[in-house]
Parts: sequence; structure tokens; C-alpha cells
Amino acid sequence: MYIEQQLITVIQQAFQQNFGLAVSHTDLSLQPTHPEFEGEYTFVTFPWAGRCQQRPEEVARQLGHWIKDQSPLISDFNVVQGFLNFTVADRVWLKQLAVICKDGQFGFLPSNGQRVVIEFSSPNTNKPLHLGHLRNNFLGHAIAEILKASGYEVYKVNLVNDRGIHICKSMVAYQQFGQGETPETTGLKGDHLVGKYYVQFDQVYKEQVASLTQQLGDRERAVKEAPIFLRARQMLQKWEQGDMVVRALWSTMNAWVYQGFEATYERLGIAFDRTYYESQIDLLGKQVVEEGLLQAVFYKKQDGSVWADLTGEGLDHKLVLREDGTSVYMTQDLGVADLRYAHYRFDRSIYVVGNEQDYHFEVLFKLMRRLGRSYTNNMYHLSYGMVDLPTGKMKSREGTVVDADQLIDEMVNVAAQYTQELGKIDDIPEEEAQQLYHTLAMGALKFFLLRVEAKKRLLFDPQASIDFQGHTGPYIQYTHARIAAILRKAQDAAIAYEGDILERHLALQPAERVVMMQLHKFPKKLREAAEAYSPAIIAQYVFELAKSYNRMYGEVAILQEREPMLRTLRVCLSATVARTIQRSMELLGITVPARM
RNA sequence: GCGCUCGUAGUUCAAUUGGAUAGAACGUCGGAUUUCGGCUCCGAAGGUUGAGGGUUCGAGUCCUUCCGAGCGCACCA
Repeated sequence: MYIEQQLITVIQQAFQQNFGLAVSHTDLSLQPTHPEFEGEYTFVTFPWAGRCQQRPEEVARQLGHWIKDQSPLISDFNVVQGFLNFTVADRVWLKQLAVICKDGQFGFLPSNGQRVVIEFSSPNTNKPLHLGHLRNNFLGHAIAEILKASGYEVYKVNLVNDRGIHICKSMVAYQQFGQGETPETTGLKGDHLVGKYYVQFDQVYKEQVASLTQQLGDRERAVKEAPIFLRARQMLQKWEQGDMVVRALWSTMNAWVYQGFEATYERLGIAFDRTYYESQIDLLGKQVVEEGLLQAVFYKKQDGSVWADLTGEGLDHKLVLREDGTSVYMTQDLGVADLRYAHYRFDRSIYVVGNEQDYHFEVLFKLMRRLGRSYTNNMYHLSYGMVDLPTGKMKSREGTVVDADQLIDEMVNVAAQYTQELGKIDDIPEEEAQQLYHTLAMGALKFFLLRVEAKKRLLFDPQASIDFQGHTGPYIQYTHARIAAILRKAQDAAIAYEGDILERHLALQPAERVVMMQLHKFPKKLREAAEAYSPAIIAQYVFELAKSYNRMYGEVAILQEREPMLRTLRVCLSATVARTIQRSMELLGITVPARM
């Protein structure tokens, strides 16, 4: 039972007894007391002054007195204007610590029987993953973990965008300039090799457009008629017709890319329960469009293209099928939604997709509703902002993209350098050391990208991201490693938690009380994070927990404490902090080392 | 032009969903270890929350008008 809830129950009784008011549990809420005031929880009485027929101060005073007399929960209270501040009794904190210490699952919820499908990553198979994908992947993975911890049965799915004109661009360039290169002959990762040709296509295309524009004096025509572009279109048609040669090349190049992706996912620590390929689900969307036509949800233009009229809902007309009968983006998502429901019978379906798709999903959900899909209300677009660089926006064509693999390599180097300077792991095997550098690098990167609220755009400063001090992943990892060192020594000295600590009247230091309060907050933060689909809440929380511990570490002795009860208490507190850090970071997909 | 999102210390982010004197980190300056891991800790300086108006006991938060930024409004995905 959480302290806040207990306190609210008492306040409820206090209203009844002192003012004859029956107030519901949900109308009462507490907030943390500002540090400059005495106490831990604050109840605001301004809104109640009217119903109590008293000034806010007076209401606070009466409630405070009554609660202090009646409940062992608080040791003191004070009133500042309409703010009633409670000081929770040390014994209550100690008891709470005992509970958290014993309960290895503290804060995690038991199964609620609900299924969630979460789609993320969704790469195109024409170029390697970049920084933007990292934000997407980390978000998706973290939210999946958070929902699992909240009792959901979670399925992670990836929808690979493996068909379309952009794929053909890489293929055309490869055909023309590739000279039979393979990942093996070049030593390049498959996704990078294919990406190279995607870039090359664009260079050639630009040149052709430039010269053709001069020739024709018409840029618009040049854009549409550049030879290499025509070849790409032609190739797409052949692909649609199932041309053997084109399909073979497509399979080969896609296989290269998948191998490359697999390696990158592995480094990121990300995996999926199922992968969908757009090339395989083409038909489903078309069936949904057929169905919509029958229901008059869609209409057909004279040229044969199919549209939805959303002008009644303040939107515009939306194409759902081309005049030549081929699918567009929307067609596919209509089909995928059904397929996913058929596969999982989900209670919720989450799409982790960038905010440039906000409109697309708004339309998609409206269409699904019109089509009478009962699960529409359970679909959610988790929209996130772009990742910007200090130099401006990332543009693949201008080479300002931050490549994921390259970035990880750099971070690993920095981690190695810092770690060697610290010199705490000189005795461990090389393989383990490499593993550790990777752990630290990913910790820095993931924390950097997850600490910002998803919907906000995020500035990626390469300089700041490799910083290991301050508001960073490694700062938290370091805190964990330091506690782990203490615990190793405590074990050697046979200091362990003993249940009777809370029977003693131990006086807590303010810094210890703050740490306990932070620990106590974990379940609430997890709940908030799950409701808001927000890993940033966990990131914020775990940082504050680490900070509160580090402050305490500076103020009180732990193993050096002479009083055995206090020493035991602090070891127990340290162990609980370490475990909570570990579990919180795990929710973010970050591993914490025992040494670093 | 229309729609959506955003605007908070020099910089990057918070602000418990409408609560007290708007908080952290980085950077700057100044400190701390006879002791448990200094990738740590403590302190200082730094703000008209883009601007104006409104709602109320109380607004960074809600409404409104401007200003600025990003994204979208493709028979691309």
C-alpha cells in the first residue's frame, strides 16, 4: 500500500470528521512538497475553502491537527497559506523500505490479460539505418518493455518497406554501375552497399536533370524524363509484373540489406516477434478497398482511381487506390491493420512513426472507423519529432545523415577511452572489456535519445552525446557500478539486511529520506510512463534517483558507519537503489554494469 | 493559403496535468576526499516562460490575437 494512498484516505476521513464533508478519493490529490519547505507531501486546500466555509489556512490547520493526532503516518505538519505540508514518519519510510527491499518485483504489475501490438522501426530496404531510426527503435523497444512491466502481453512487429520506386532506384544504379559487387567482394555491410547505390542514383539523376533542363528549357519535364528515372519507373512496372530478372535482383539486394539490418539490430539490442513485408501484403489492402466501395465508404472516379471523401470531417479527398489499380501507402496500412488484428486480436495497437505522418494516421483511423472496424479506438499513433543536428536538418541526399553503425562505432571508442582513463577494469579479459564499452556506448546513446519527450523534436549534438557526465546514461551506470562495489565489500564483511531494522527507532538523515521517497515513487512513475507511452518519464526518474543517491553518498558513511544498525540499513538502501536503477534502465533497453 | 505541432536560463531539457519563490544538466566561476569508486559531491552567477489580452484564490500550463519555427496538404513510401 503506497504512502500517498494511505494519506489520502486519512485526509478523506479528516474532511468527514472535521467538516462533515463526504469527498471522494479521486477528488483528493497530493503533490511533492517543494524542497524549501518542511515535509514530503503537500495537500492544497484552496479549492476546499468554499465547501468548508473556512479560509484555506484554517482548513489546512484543522486537517493537519486531526491527522497528526489520529494517524501514525505523519510525524509532523505545517501550514503555509493554503498548503498543508506533511512530514512522513521515519518509521513509515523504514517499513516501506522493508517492503521494497523484499519485493523484487516492486512496481511491476501482474498480467492484466490484455494484448498490445507495437509496430516500430519499419525501415526502407534501400539504405542503412540512421539516427532518426535510432530514436524510433529505442522508443519502440522501451515502450514495449514499459508495457510488459505494466502487465500487458506485448508483441513487437516490424513492417519492412521492401517495394516501390525507391527500391528500384538502388537497383537501377547497381545494374548500371555495380559491376557485380557484393558485400563479400567489397567488405561492406549489405545495407551500406545498397545505400551506396541509392546515393549514386541520386547523383546521376541530378546531373541528368541539370543537363536535360538546359537542353529542353523545362525543368519539370526534365525531372520526369531523365533517362535514369525512366529506367527506375520501368523497373517498378516489371517488378509489379513479376519479371524474373528484376525479381531476382530485388531478392538478392534485399537479402544483403536484411543481413546488414540484422547486424545493426543485434548491436542495438532490438528484436521483433514478427516481421511483415509490404511486398507480401499488397492484396489485403486492395480487398479492404473493394469492401469500402461496396459500403460506399469510398468512391471511384471515372479514371478508375478510388478515393475517400473526408471533407465532411474537415479533411480533404484521399486517394486509396491508383487508376492502374496499384496500391498506395494508405492502401497498405488499411490491409495491415486488419491482418494485425487477425493475428493478435489486440486490445491496443501502437504505431511508432514520425510526426510527419500525423495526417496520414488521422486519415487512416477515420477510414478504419468508417469501415466499421471495432478496434479502431484501440489504435494509437505514437508520433515523435525529428532528430536535428546542430548543422541543421538531416538530409540523405546532402550527406548530412548520421549513420547508425558509424555512430555506434564512435561511441564505443569514446567509452573505451573514458574507461581506460578510469582504470578500474584493467584486470578483466579483453572480450569482457569490449562488451563493457558497448554497454556504455549504448547507454549513452539510448539515454540521450530517450530522455526527451517523444513528441518534441530533438537536437542531437554529437559533442554532448558522448559526454559521460551530468544528465547521461553513463552517469547512472556509474552510480550503479559504484553501489555494486560497495555491495561486494558488504558481502565480504557479511553485512546483510535484517528484518528488525524497522523495529528500532532509527533517525533518518534528510538525504536518506529523499532517496527512500525516490524509491517509493517508482510504481507511480512506471504507471505514468505506461499511460503516456513515455520512456522519458522513466529516464527522468532514474536520473533523479541516481542523483539523490549520489548526494546521500557524499553526506553519510555506509560501510564506514560504526553503528551496526545504521550500517545495515544503508547497505540495504544501497542495494535497493541499485536494483531499482537496474530495472528502470532495463525499461529503457539499457544495461547497467557491475564494474566500469 | 489551409491544417497539425512547437516556442521555458548562453545551450540541451524538466516543471507531478491549473499550485508555493519556474527546476536540472552542460558550459562559466569558486569550493570539497586522513573514510566506502572524483565518470562523484557542494556553492555562485544566469529567466519579463516569444509578445499582448482574457478566464480565477492562483496560468509556463486553459481561451484568444499576433510573431517565429518545424511538419503536412503527392496517382512517393
